[in-house]
Amino acid sequence: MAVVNPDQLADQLYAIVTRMVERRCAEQGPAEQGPAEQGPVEQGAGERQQILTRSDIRLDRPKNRDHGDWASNAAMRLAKPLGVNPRELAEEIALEAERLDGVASAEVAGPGFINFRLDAAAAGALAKTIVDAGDSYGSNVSQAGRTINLEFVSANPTGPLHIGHTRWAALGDSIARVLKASGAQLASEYYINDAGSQMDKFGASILAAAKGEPTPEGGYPGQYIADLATAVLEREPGLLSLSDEDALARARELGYELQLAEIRQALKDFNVEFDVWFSERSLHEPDPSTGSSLVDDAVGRLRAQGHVFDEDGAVWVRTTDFGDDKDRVIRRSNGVYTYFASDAAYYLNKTDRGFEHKVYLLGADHHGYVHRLRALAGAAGDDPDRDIEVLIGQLVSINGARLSKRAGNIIELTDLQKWLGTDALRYSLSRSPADSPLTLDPDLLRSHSNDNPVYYVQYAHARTRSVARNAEAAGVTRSAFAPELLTHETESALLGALQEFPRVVATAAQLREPHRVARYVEEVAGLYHKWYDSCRVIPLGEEPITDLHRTRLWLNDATGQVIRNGLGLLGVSAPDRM
RNA sequence: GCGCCAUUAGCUCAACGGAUAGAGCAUCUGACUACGGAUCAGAAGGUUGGGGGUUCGAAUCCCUCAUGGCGCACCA
Repeated sequence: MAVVNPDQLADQLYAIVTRMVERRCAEQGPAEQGPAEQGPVEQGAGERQQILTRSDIRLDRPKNRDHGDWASNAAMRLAKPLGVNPRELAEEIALEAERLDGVASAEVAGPGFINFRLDAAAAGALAKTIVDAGDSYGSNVSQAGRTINLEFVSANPTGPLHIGHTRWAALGDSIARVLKASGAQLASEYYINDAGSQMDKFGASILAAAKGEPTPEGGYPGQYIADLATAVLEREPGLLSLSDEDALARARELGYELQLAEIRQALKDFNVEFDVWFSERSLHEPDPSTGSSLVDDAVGRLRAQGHVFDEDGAVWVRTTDFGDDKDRVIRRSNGVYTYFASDAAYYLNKTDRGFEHKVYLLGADHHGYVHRLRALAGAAGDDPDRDIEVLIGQLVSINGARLSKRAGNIIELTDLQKWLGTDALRYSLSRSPADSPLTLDPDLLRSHSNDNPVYYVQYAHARTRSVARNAEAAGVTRSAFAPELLTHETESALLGALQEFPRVVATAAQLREPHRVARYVEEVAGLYHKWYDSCRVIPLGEEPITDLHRTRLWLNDATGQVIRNGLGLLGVSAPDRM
């Protein structure tokens, strides 16, 4: 069977290396016995095989095409434990690897890299594989068996989503997509902070606006409050004739309803879908049969684990046991639970619903909360290093100025969408890792220009569709497939990149870095444009249609499929025409 | 004061410890009577914030300093 992908090649390479290690150990066995007694290089028969495991054999696609289709650093990794020259070892491995079916060449370069080239037929077979796999190409099983709860955005329903939330929305949604594509059993959740004093301030702000009074102390400023007040009055014309208490409650509840609906719509328009919308209030509602709420239960469970103590009339969690700076109050001396209590209950609830792994995506302005969340996992008896993961996203700035909801200079998600369009906005926000600060250029945002690489990628996709349309009209079909004809350097480069896609998705899922997908589709788009420039799918003039044209159509369609699948993971559309 | 994150080309950003640090934009030079020129070919642009260390190999890991962002509640 021919070697056609890196995993198969790595398998073969591992077999070769294993044989080689055994042979060397057998040859040098007697000599090794002596020094082995003295030093840490001591290696028993069992340990010998541990010098290198299958997972150590990784094939990388070299940045420089001159270095072949795939490169292995196995010889360099192996040289030291074996005590041999890396280049010699590489030569030895290369000699055997070159005989593998599908491998055109294996050359040693630099300090001991082994550079492989696949023969055209083996490499080209991929085009058909991709077309046959269709939308599922790129899916993998690297996260199979994992149950993951991914919580993100979770903005208070007391105002519109701003640019910061927009970044978490784009990132979180794409992380969810790559994890699902990698086989994880995942639920994405939005935690609605609909309990607590912020909601009261929100209601008071709306009520004040409805009365034409100024924003109360500590309340929410902004035009949107006035707009909400107008909408609330429409729904409840008699609001102002209610008692103060009733009016406040009514303003709060109607405002909440309207604001949450707006948030949900904005996210939906942004192609961000949540599997679960979880209300904080539900954690406080007492169970009719027992009379205790999930929060009550949670505090009890933490206490049972031995990490809860009482002091100054309040109830505390000893989070310092888990790396926090100070212990945290979970129930105040006045008997009211803190926000931390809700979080504890929510965390335990996620576990109870079957999620082993809890992932939080928080803004940098909440990073002080990380220790507390991890402590929560520890106090609940979970492993803070395994069961909980907090991803911190750095804030987005525009024009050097940070945007704060409190300061009132809100840039809303919906405004951004109008300026840039969903595709360009999602793409710009998904192109960088979460922990790197991002600055958006307002002129660029407003210009609708082609500067955004998303257009480059989308254009490449549209071009694959255009070529397919023209091919059909010209009578070029996929009726034949002769991959050995795909010998042009741009074809082997393009095929090499297309081969990478499943690994890119798996890596993006594993590292929670969907920007890798964005960078990847840009690369594919670039390689496609180069290929298009030098290889024709449709014959010129009177030239006859050959199997080369037909086979190139497969490659064209495979490329379109990969770009489409990649953009799909980013929540960006892949238009047929632009 | 303590902690988290960052610092890479003029700008916005890449680079799971690997080879000559890469893209886009901006600048300069070229390519269409051919499948969409929203493209392609090429040039120029760097002491990866400074200084130590680890190793076959460091933008990447460790220490330290500088600068910037963020955070350190019986708020949410």
